[in-house]
Amino acid sequence: MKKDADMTRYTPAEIEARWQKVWSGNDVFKAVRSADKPKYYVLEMFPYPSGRIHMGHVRNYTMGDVIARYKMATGHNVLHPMGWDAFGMPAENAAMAIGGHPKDWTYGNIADMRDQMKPLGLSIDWSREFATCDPEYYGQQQALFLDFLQAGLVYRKNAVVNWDPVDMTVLANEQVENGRGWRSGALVERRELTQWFFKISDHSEELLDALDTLENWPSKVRLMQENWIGKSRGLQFAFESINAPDGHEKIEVYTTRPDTLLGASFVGISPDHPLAKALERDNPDVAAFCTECRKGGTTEEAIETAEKLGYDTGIRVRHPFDTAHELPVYIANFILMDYGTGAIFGCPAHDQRDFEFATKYGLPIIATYLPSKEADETLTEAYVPAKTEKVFYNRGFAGSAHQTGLEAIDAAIDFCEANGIGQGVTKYRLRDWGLSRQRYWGCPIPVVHCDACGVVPEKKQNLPIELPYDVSFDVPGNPLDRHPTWRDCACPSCGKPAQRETDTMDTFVDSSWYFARFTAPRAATPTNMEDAQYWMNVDQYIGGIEHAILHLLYSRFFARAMHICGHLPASASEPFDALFTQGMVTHEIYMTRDDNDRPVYHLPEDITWTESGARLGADGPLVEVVPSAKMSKSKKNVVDPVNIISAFGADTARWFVLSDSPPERDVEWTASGAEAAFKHLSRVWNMSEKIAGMSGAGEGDEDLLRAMHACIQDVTLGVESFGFNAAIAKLYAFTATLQKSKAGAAAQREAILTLAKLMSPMTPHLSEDIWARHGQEGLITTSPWPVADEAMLVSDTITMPIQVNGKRRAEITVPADMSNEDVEKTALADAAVIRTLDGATPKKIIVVPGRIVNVVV
RNA sequence: GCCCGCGUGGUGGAAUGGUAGACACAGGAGACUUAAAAUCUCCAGGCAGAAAUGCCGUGCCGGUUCGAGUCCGGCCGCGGGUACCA
Repeated sequence: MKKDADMTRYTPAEIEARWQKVWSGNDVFKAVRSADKPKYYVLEMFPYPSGRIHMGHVRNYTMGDVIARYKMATGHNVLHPMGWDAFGMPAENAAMAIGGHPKDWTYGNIADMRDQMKPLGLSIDWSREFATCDPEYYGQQQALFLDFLQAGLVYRKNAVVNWDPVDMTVLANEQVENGRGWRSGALVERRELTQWFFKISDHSEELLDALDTLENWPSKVRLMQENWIGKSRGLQFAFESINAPDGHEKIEVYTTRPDTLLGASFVGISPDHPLAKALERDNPDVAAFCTECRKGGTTEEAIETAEKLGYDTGIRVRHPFDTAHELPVYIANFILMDYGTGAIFGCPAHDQRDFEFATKYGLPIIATYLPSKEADETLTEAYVPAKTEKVFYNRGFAGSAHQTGLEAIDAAIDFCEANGIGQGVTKYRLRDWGLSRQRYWGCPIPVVHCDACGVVPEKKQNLPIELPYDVSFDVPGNPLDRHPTWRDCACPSCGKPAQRETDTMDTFVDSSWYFARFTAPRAATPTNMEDAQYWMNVDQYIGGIEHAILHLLYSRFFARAMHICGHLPASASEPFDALFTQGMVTHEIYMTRDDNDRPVYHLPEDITWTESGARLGADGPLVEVVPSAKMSKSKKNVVDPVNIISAFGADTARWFVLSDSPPERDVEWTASGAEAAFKHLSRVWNMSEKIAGMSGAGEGDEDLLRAMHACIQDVTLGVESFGFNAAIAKLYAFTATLQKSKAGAAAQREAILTLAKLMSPMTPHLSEDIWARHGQEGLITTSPWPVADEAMLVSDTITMPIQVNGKRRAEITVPADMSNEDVEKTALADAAVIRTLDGATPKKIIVVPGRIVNVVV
């Protein structure tokens, strides 16, 4: 005979497939404009189609799904779309490494990832799906580019790139390892190319000021953006040179510390400064030095951490305060041409970098301020106090002798302006956004180069300018450059033979407006104003903290630029009302080395832990274990969630990924615990079956319902504050309470249905099934969220800990409305308190109503 | 280098300035079972103690406070970003 338990087991595979079919059959998640309900737009940062989803994706999309489903239950018209950030380098790398075509590779990956994602049961409106490599999308992006060009938001200028002199190609920063090209191994050089730029710097002030309005963004992200934009007030002035070549009689410098002018001991110019370039032409020594400076990659990190190199040009300049005081002019490798004027004065006493430079080249170190009047002027390192700290100016020239750096800077600017030595100016660290990429797999920049007309925008009716399919990756470089026919075209202006721009756009462009496109993904223009008006802004944006600066800043700029060109309403200038930055899912990295000592990475599933360490396979070679880092395909430290889903179901994966760690924190992936989550969901399902068969009255109905209302309250607050792990802990606790309860059938039934509803954002399939098996009407997905009854949340008595001198010594239970005086008396009458006091008289008694009592002796 | 975070038991973590360790994993003991699995019950920060209880304890050092994991200052370690990885 078959046992009942066998017939009514929790079978997620069957349950999940069934309910997903019901949802999609009823178009439950299709977003349609409606005036009946408030709209709510939930968006998770869309994925790069690497081919496999990993636990970071599951975490990201599950969080968004919880919000989307919760908002649906609280009466909102929800838009929850999904797409693919599909252009980028890995597709070309794959084509080079394993053959094939970036397009086929990418669309194949998208199909695979969609297949892996759909079983998660996400509440996504798949009818809005698109990939940024769809010509329909990037054609609209080209239209935006043309509008931006017309509006003066785009221009061309020279900029430096990483140049591999062996492969003769431009390298991405990621392709430079220890200053060498990743394929050729050649020392990388910095080389100038003419490139397209967005004028984001024109919007520096606005992008900075508007940060204050982003109340629902994490303050750390706002702070990072503020520092990135880097507004500073300083002094710009010129040193007069004594013996510089013609045309370089004055050297303009910018400083944020004009108060240290009397501590100047040298002038430094960038190797890319016009003066350096002029000297380079005539002097082979200078040329050799500048060539040396241009070695290495373009990253700020590489430049800042490189050994400080200087070259004394022999040129001398006069100090603006004292024409007899001459300073040497050095070319220095750590000075950026992009910031300020590309020239500085060095004050070694108050800048560690200048200090090291001065020590190396035997330049004077002159303190201009000290901690106090008595302090020693001889410094062993740069003295760099906070600008808000009061110091003693031993070489001050403006303001009082005792003042803060900020006061001194203002006084120095005033003094200099009054004496005709330069002007106070505001500058920003933020540079214009270079969007040109010398690569195939990106959105073509829709312009044509004509010998007669110069740079000519493509006509909008010719869009999209589609990428040619017939390209090869057998030689390094951009295949568009050597394509036989694609490059040749007719000038849109004069019709004569001309050439297409072969640079494509930075993939950050693709991701800077996709959120707007989701509001009308099939529109024949970049957006549709009515849809944009209705759905924008994104009410809740969710994604990784690694995008805190670039992606979010570029998107904020794009929303403004799109408004200027009439593609978004002014109200969407800040496109993301609320931002949540989740932590990353990390994992150890397993590495061996090839014959050339280059790293080779291995998947966690290929590693076996033995007594002697981690090995590749059961008895393969030992592998190096590199500490945890963000899961990334290139490092192969990715864990495949598909195994967990097929073993335990999507609800288990969703429940587990939310339950174990706070969403904003990084989490080191471990597979243990997924099974426990499955057991818990089975327990809930079994309990539901048991309750479905119950009848009659019982004991403790009120206690059960009080616990239920407390749970409603806690889970609601938890979901609204992204405290998913804490909300789940409350659900565990309430499940235990319900399991032990002896309450009657009606109360238990109310409790299990409420539990199912509270769990439904996390475990939608299980909840749907419980709902149906209890004969409820309709879908739990579209049913309303429960509301906690205030009257059921208050209790008659409270338990208060009693501290003596801040240490917990006792606990008393008192009526909730007891006066402070009576609480004090009760506390002092407690046996443990009397024992601890040991006859001492309390000096002070602090009663925090409802919380704690502290007796101070 | 610079900017921004984070650091709590064996593990993941909880804690509006108010009982540190909720909830869970791994572990231990027990019940049920011929046995195992499954399920259920209980224990569990460290040290001392039979226990009651006491002392110590949130990376380290110092400060503010009646009271600090939480706020402030200084270190150490780890992570993210650093403008061409996405």
